[in-house]
Amino acid sequence: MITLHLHKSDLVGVPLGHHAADSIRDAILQGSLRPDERLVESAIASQLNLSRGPVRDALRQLALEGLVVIVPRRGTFVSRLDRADIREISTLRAVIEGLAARFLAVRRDQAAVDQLEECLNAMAEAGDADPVRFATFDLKFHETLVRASGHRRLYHSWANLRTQIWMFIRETRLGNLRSAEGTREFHQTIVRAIRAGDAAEAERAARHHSESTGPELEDYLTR
Amino acid sequence: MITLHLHKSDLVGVPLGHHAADSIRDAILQGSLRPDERLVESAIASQLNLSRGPVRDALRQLALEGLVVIVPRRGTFVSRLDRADIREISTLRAVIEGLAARFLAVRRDQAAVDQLEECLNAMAEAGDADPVRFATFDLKFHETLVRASGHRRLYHSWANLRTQIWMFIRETRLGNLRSAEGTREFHQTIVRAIRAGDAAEAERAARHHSESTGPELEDYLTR
DNA sequence: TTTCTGCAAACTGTTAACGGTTTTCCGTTA
DNA sequence: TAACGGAAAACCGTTAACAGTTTGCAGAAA
Repeated sequence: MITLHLHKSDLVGVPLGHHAADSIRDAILQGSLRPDERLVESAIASQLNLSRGPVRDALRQLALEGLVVIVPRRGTFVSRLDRADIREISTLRAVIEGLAARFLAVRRDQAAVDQLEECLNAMAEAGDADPVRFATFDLKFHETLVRASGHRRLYHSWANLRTQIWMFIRETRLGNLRSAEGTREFHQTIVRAIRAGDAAEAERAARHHSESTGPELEDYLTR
Repeated sequence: MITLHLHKSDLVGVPLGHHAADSIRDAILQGSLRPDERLVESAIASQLNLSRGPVRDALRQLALEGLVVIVPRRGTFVSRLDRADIREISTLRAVIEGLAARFLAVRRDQAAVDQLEECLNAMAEAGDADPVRFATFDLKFHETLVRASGHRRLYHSWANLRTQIWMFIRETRLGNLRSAEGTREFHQTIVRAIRAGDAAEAERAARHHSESTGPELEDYLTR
């Protein structure tokens, strides 16, 4: 039994289901909801002081993000990732980010490139000393990349993987599976290609980078 | 004002929302619901003889598929595709099917290859004489490709694009934007690479094929 | 005529209750 | 002791009603 927290910015025009999804997502990320654990709609509804309707919406959204699995007429359960899942997420993510890098290289959007470099700087500052900050800007780099591609459907697809990507990045850093400096160099290669307008190289570099995180994690996360 | 039809196989264990989604999807495909038209939950609910709950589920699903757009507190509207949308769909579809072809080439799943060739045969039979049958097996070819890749998330992503892909394939055929024989040859190139286990070539061929449909359609559909 | 203002109708977001299926638990039997 | 069966509780899918916001329209003002 755990306590879910309703986020601060309530009573705005945002559907209640969004807050519910945020709360449950945080609980899964934080680890207070464990894999295979059952999520009962009515229990969550009463913990969050709302009715089952918005909670159902939230669970649908989290299922879309891959954090939970809904079994019709049975219930909703927190996902458990096996090696195949990690492989799927990293390969899917890789082609999405690869295509995004290609689009961005073609667009020559200077403001976006600046943002990417801000992320690189923040990552350099954080280094190995502040892994969480490093990971935060690592994720922000990738989000900026896909968002600035101007490809809305691509961004939506990526956004649905975001939380699982975050888990990957976080664990890679906390588990010291790869040096911070090496990670940053990968990102720099991508930015260089984008700045040069080299679409093929941008795609290759982004895809290779994202895909390479998979094998590193397979042993670590499924341990 | 149009009439929506509840599909035959009712009163089974399938959520009502699925039937509602099927009915609305058909109406959009058939053209009785036009782009920008507003979809009112209560109106659909009474036409389908059910309550707003399942209808809301259905609209969420159709929004995921890109057939409608939900504006919070405003309502749900049938999507209107512009050139950017067509470009987005064909490029996204292309990297998905490309990765699927790569996975399938590696798996060497003979049963799947057989299914692909059955589709090719059916397409050859239909030729230019039966465009709808040709398009049906064209779609089935691509669905089989992605499904047999064994990459579940890839298939889910593809499935969410399915209806729009179907629209593309159907219009390409009905508008005679490309010869049936040429289309079949494209598919054969993909199958050859998969049978040879040439992952790189399978990916290249599948991606190129899917992406090439975009520019052909841009003029036609947004006319 | 055109623009503004306020009211009424309509619609979405949310809630609470119902019905039927699934799960759990306990007593019985082998 | 272990396996089975059935009743009771729990829970999901669905429905109907409520509340607040948005939209559309009618009449007033310019």
